[in-house]
Amino acid sequence: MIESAMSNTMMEKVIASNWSEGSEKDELLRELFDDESPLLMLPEETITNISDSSKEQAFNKFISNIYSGPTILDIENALSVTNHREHFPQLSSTRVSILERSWSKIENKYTLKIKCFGNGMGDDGYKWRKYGQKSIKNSPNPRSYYRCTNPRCGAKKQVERSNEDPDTLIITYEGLHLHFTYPYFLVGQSSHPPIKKSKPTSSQGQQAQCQKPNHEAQASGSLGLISPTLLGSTQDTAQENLGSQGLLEDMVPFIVRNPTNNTDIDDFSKFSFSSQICTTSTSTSCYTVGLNSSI
DNA sequence: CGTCTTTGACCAGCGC
DNA sequence: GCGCTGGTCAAAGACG
Repeated sequence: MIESAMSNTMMEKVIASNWSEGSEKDELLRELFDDESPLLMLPEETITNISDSSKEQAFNKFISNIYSGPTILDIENALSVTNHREHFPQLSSTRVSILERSWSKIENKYTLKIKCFGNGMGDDGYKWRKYGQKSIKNSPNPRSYYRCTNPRCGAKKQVERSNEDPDTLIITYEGLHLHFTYPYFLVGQSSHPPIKKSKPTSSQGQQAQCQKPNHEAQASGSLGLISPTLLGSTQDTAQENLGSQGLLEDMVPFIVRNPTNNTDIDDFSKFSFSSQICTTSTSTSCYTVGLNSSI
C-alpha cells in the first residue's frame, strides 16, 4: 500500500498544506488508496530508498502535476519532437511519419487515425462502456461513443471509420485517465515504471472482442498506443504488456514533466508502438504486429 | 441475474 | 422559430 511509500500522517500533512478545498483532497485520497492505483505497485526498494524530504518534494510535485495536468501547450511541445528529426536520428522515418500523420488535435480532443484491416477491434486495452452510436451525415459508417468504466474517470472516446478509406479508423480521445497516470507524475519514476496490475476484465474483454471479429464493424482494428507502462521497456516486453492504457495524455506527462528527457533519445527510442490485429480469417486468434507495419 | 450493448428518444447548439 | 446535427440518456434486449 501507499503507506509504505509515505505515511498517512505525512500525506495528510502535505495535502493539507497544499489545499483548503476538502472535496479535491478527499477525491485524491480516495484515488490514492484505490486498490488499482499503480502507486501501490511501486518497487519496494524504490520506496525505501527515498528520503522523507524527497518523498515530500515528490509528493508536492505529484499533487501539483495531477491537478495542473498536461496542458494543450505541453502536449503540443511534446509532439513537436517530431518536428526536430535532426535531434532524433534513431527515430525511423516510418515512426516519425506515424507521429506526424496519425495524431491531430481539435480543441481539447486528440484524434488518432490508424489503418486497420479486416474486422479487428479498435481496442486500446482499456475497459470502455459504449453509451451511444450515431449515424454520420454523408457517411455510411456510424460513430460509436465510449466512456471509461471507472466511475471517477471522465475519459471518453469516439470511434468511427474514415469515409474516404474504410480501412482507417478515426479514434478521438477526450479527457484524462487520471487514475492510471500517477507513476508518470512522480519524480524519478520514469526510468522504473511500476508493473501495473493486470486487468483481467480488460484483457479478457480484449480477448473476447478478438474472438468476435464480426461483432462490430465500426470498432474494428485493435491498436496499442504509446503506453506509459511500456516506457523504458524493450519492444519485446512492450508486446507482452499490451492491455495498458494508451491515451496520449498518459504519455505526455512523461515527456513534459521530465524535460531533461525530452531530448534523450535513449528514453524516447524506447517508446514502443504496437498494434493488435484481429483477422477475419482466423477469428479466434489475436496476434501482435508493429504499428509501423499496419500503416 | 447481473452486466453490457443496442437503439430510438431527447436535448443543446448552431445556422438560416 | 425551425430544422439539422452532434452528443447523451435510458429502456429493452442479448449474453454469459
